[in-house]
Amino acid sequence: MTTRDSTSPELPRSLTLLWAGRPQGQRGPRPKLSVERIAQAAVRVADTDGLEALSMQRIAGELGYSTMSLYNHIPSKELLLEVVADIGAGPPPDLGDTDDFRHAVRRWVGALWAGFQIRPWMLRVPLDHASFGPNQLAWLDRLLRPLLAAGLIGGEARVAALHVTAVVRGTAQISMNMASAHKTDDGIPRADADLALVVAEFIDPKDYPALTAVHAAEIVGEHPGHDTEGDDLPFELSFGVDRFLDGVESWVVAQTRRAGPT
Amino acid sequence: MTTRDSTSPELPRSLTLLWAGRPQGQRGPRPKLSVERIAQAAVRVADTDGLEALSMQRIAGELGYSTMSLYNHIPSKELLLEVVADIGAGPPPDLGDTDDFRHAVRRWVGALWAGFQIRPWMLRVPLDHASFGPNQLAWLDRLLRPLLAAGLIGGEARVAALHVTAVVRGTAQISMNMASAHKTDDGIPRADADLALVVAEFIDPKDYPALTAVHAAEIVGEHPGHDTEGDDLPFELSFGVDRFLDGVESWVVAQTRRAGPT
DNA sequence: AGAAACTATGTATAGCGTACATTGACATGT
DNA sequence: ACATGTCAATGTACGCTATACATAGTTTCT
Repeated sequence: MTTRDSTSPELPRSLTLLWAGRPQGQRGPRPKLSVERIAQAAVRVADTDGLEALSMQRIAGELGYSTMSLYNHIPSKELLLEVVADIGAGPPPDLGDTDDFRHAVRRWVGALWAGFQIRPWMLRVPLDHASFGPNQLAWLDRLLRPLLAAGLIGGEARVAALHVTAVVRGTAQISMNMASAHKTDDGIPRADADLALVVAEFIDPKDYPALTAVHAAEIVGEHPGHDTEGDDLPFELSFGVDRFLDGVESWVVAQTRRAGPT
Repeated sequence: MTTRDSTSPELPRSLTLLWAGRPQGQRGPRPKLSVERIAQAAVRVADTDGLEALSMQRIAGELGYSTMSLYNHIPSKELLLEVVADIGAGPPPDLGDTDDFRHAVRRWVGALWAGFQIRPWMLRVPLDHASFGPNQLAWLDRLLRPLLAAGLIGGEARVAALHVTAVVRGTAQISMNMASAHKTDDGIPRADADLALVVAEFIDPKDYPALTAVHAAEIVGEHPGHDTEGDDLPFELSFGVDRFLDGVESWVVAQTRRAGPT
């Protein structure tokens, strides 16, 4: 069964690519190429030259094969990208078994954040059809553990995990593209230079009162070093995550109190 | 000054497109096309056929012009997309002047969420170089207002707003692509069908204990109707946002107590 | 009137994903 | 050992993309 003609029995869509190993053992010559090798090459390309440089021809060239050979192992680039996203995610961090769920979640957040720092292109891989590869699910599992340990029940843990994941993804997407801090180190240490420029140049305080207020306050100084916990999260992430964890903590307390102590 | 040759004085990059009106008043014939008209046509195309159908030729065709005419008004598709993102965002909702900052934030979240529901392609517009158009900043301003009113000081309000925005974006990106709920209404009302299928089919409970636990708990039933507040946010969003707002509230209390009451 | 300036167009190029037909090497059943 | 036929790999071709460049046409200033 080649990948080419497998329109599949409708259900597993792409997932076979991620989970099921190749059916194997048929008659023809053994394939020297594999989905994994292709995806790894793709990751290598994206790492060095970005996602926009990730073309089928480039991958094939990297591996020393012709472009169309790739299509013997994957049905389309779109599906390949799902595999690439999983390979690119890599294995989740080991958070240990501490009973400090806050610390565990913060470490998880820090690891994911660092991952996006190293592989910014992961933020641009279009995630369609819910690509859930082994690695992605492993990350999710590792996050669920401390959340369950904290006292959240099934559904709450799920949406809390979704929330945390969304925060990191969203924050990375938004705040990485600001900055352009790599060239402007003149003034304003953490506030992104572009937005500050826009505000200073074009904004009418009448139209954007809160925005101007915030930026005015921030130019004055006021960069308090409240790194609320000992980790390495940037303030952008840290503040929100900590407030959320505060909220989770008091929620759990309120719920267990309502249900009566065990 | 045509847009074609304006490599620009380095600083305003694209922002001129969004903020500065056309220099206007020169010698040639008045342009009948405009950035706005182009962007509006682009939005129309994306609304009907999605972002992948948004090509320059399609836009030009929609407007009855030749493809290359567009390049008299915008320097590249990439820059156009920044304008499109701002036009597509539309004006922010009016949250009124209630002193209930939680309600205001939740309404803002609901509006943005609804926006992403209507225009899913907005989630895929690559946001590079910090595109801050008038609408985007207006949204930000509207969100900052209740946050400031709640008692957050400058920098905190900024990162809190970033957090909330990131949550909505991230949650929408992740949770919209799951589901495929449009076809499977057999069993499992809210848990996405695909992930459940994967878990049931491929997952070894030894490798993903927390995940299996959560999903097992969710199949049993246990869909409590705790819509914590009276809005129309889905549970996925609602829970996380509410915990965050809880955390913000107690943070503000703790801070003002430390500083002494006014 | 003349000229400068600017919009709109037409043509052409390099690159993309991939459908399709073909080739040739290999593992298998006899 | 051999023939069978399956399948990996290739080459060619098509329609699509963004956009560089040269041209034509129109309007307003000097």
